[in-house]
Amino acid sequence: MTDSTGTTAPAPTADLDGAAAPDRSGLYLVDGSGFIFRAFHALPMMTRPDGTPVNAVLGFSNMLLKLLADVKAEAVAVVFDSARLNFRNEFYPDYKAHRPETPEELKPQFALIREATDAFCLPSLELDGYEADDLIATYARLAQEAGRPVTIVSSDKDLMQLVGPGVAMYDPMKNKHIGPDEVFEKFGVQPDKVVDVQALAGDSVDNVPGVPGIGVKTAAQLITEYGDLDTLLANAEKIKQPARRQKLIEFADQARVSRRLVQLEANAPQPKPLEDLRVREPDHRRLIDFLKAQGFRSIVARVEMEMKRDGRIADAGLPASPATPGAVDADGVVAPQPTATVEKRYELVQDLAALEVWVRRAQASGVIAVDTETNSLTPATATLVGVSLSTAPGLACYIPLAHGSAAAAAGQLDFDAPPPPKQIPTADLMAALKGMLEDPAILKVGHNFKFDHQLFARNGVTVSPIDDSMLISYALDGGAHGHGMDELAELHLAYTPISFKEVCGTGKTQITFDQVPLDKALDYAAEDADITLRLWTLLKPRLVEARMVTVYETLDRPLVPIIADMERAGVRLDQDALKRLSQDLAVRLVEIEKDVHQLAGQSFNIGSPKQLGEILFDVMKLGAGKKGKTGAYSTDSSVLEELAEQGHSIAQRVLDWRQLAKLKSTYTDALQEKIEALTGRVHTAFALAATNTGRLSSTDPNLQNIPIRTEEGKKIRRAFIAAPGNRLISVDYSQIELRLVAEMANIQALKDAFRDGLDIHAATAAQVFGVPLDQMTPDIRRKAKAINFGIIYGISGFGLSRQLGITPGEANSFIKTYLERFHELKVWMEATKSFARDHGYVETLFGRRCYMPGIQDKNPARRAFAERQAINAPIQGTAADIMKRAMNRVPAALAAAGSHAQMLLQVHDELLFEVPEAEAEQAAALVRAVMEGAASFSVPLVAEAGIGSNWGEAH
DNA sequence: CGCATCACG
DNA sequence: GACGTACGTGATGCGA
Repeated sequence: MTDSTGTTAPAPTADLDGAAAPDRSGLYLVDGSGFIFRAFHALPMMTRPDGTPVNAVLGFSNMLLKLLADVKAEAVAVVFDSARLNFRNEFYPDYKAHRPETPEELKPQFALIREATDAFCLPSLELDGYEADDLIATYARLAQEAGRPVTIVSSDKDLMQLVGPGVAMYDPMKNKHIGPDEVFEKFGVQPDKVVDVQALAGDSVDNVPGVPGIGVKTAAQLITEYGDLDTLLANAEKIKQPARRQKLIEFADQARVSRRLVQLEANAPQPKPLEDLRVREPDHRRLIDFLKAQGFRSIVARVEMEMKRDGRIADAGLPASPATPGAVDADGVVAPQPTATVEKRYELVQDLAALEVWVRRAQASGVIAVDTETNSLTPATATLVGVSLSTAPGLACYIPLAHGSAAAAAGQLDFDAPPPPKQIPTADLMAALKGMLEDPAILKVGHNFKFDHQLFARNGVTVSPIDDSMLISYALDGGAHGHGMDELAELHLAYTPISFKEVCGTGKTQITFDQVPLDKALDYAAEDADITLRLWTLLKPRLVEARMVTVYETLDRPLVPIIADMERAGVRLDQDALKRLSQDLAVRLVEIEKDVHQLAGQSFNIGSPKQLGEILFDVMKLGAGKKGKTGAYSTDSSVLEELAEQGHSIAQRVLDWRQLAKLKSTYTDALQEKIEALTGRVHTAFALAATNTGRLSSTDPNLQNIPIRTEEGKKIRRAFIAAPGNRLISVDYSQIELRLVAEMANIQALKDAFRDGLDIHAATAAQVFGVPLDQMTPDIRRKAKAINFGIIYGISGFGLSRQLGITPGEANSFIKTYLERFHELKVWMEATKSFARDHGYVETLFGRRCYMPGIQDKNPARRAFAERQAINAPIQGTAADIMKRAMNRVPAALAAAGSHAQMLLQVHDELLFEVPEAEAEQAAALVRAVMEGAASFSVPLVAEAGIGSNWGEAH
């Protein structure tokens, strides 16, 4: 490895990349003092449970661990300064005089760092009256003379003068080798002239005076020209520039003193012979004990993992090392980066003084991850239990607000319970954070921020501006995978976060977050904020690369506060009406059940498809019965309807029972349970990143599937009512998806029909079946309507035949005629499928991508399915985009008009509002206008509004 | 916890 | 000509 001729620069003295065989002959000289200060200033203050500050100890330990993992050396020495004063002060008392006093928090860490060095079984060097740099110079010379390569581990530029044949430097902070080229880059001269340059340029940090007016650039130029400092000073009169000449003459002595200051002493006494620096086998037990005593949990984990890898602990189940970190593979998926390599620094914040640090960090960096913990999943009514923040990877805090107060909150006195921990009152926290959370210059990042936004809004804080890592992922990878934090952490960070179950348990023994002990709550909650920030850091830049910035910025992100307001508002239900409906349904279900059992000749559970199938097809022998893949008879409504048509009265009775049972269990019973005591209303959760097409979905309860198609169902819809003095307004897009088919496929005849405001299904029927509009029959129109829907779904002859109850042959001929009349459609469908095959995704008109993993599947059935998805997704997705555009504009438009209307629900093509009675007409007109203007196409968008005291009436 | 069923768009 | 079908959701009850 070394260059025996000494005429060219040496190769790095050890193999730091693991590419070649490790060089065991080398000496590593670690600049311990340099690292203490760097670690101390780079890491936030942290303390052991006993209050001892340990941030520098942690940074130092991490550095040693990394070094030992990276290099295999025969000899290592960690070199320290011994005292503040050294021989340089004897001839220049002001040397390093401007250094500030050692911070109080650092003082106790010096001893711990020496302990750490011992725990790592590494030899250390220090000598009174000499700086670490002098010892490094001395031992580097010794090793060099012994023909052994030296690597100086430091980022201190003052050591660069030592670089030369057999001596290299390595900066572990930047993971950078420093050879003659790097030195030249820094000082403009070869390493052996570095002291001359420094002598001229001086160093304000070390209070080395140099020559005033001369910096590194000029110094390098002069030294290059004259060869060295002495020659330069001897020839100072010859310098052309008068000012420079005069300074050099005047400050010649000062330059010579400066050189003595920066020149390292390579002949210092040796506290230990070179042989004593040999690396010893580390004592892992001792090391782990030391690290545990400092509370460095994640380093302990790393050391234990290293031990396993080295075979010191038997364990076959080690994780495989991930692919190149951060590399982007062909699918644009970023290879996981192991999170274990980042030290976690999680802090519990229990007073406002500790909080201030975090606000300052947010102000400094301009971005902070925010997460809230609550005692329930309904943010409209949940109690805020704590807030976590993260300002840098691995750096997070948790601020408990309502822990250990469950009994107190319930008004119970429990003298056995421990007293609640010290916590900031929620109102005080909000007051302290409000400025930061509303600061337009500080970006607040959350994962599913809609939830947190609601909690802050309920506490009088409107968080803005925001980013949402979940929505960024959704814009980037919608359809490719889910976007929950745990899933994304696994995928992008190769990390499994602490699960909620682990912290709160599950089922009957589940506890709420306010009952979680603070240490566990800290681990869990701080980690959530930490991971959120890491995901954001990783995903946000990808928006630009994927050209998905506009989708995210104009469609999804602005929706967060708007949906949060809708959820928070909730919707009023007529609980008495629901109760009466439930009772009515219960009575009728019993009657029907009696009938069915009588017709079957025995008692059985009608709600069990298995038992029902056996009764119908085995016991009663009503036809053959179709069995599904599970081997059970199918008893779904299409089967029962067929049986009913054949005159089997039991089938119709079962259909009736099914319908009523569904309405009772899913709606009249369940909705009552969902009325929140605090608000007297029902608060659904709209999922913003759940569907493959860009639609929203609604859960807990789902208010996007409230019955409307049957008379019984409409009764349930009428139980959705306006508050006293208010009205409900329902505004829905008319035929939006079919309009988009006409627009996107550019179907002239269909576009004309829409522009003329025709009954679109009748117009289609006229075109396809050649029936003049004045001779249209309901049946022909019904067939055309079914085909129109079929188009949107990615039509198939089989599907259409089943829908219309005709043969697949007939259905195919309908489709053929349709595609002839609207020939542009066929072209568009083929182009869309081809695009999907080429790209693996399809796009909406607004650029949202919907990934279709199955489009290349070898199985023709699965591929055909993906092709239908590829047809449907741009249509459904564009409609969803348009609705989002409308929703983003409506609240501001209402506010600007002075309206008090509140948006409550979205049902894909419909928006529901609650509005003071007197404003209803005006609001309805305004919403219609905004919806119709949400996009501008050659096909008009049409929205229709209804007003009523309940949802049934308004629709 | 997966399946079948059915409510909506 | 395969292969099993309309697209997108969520909640419920059953039964292993």
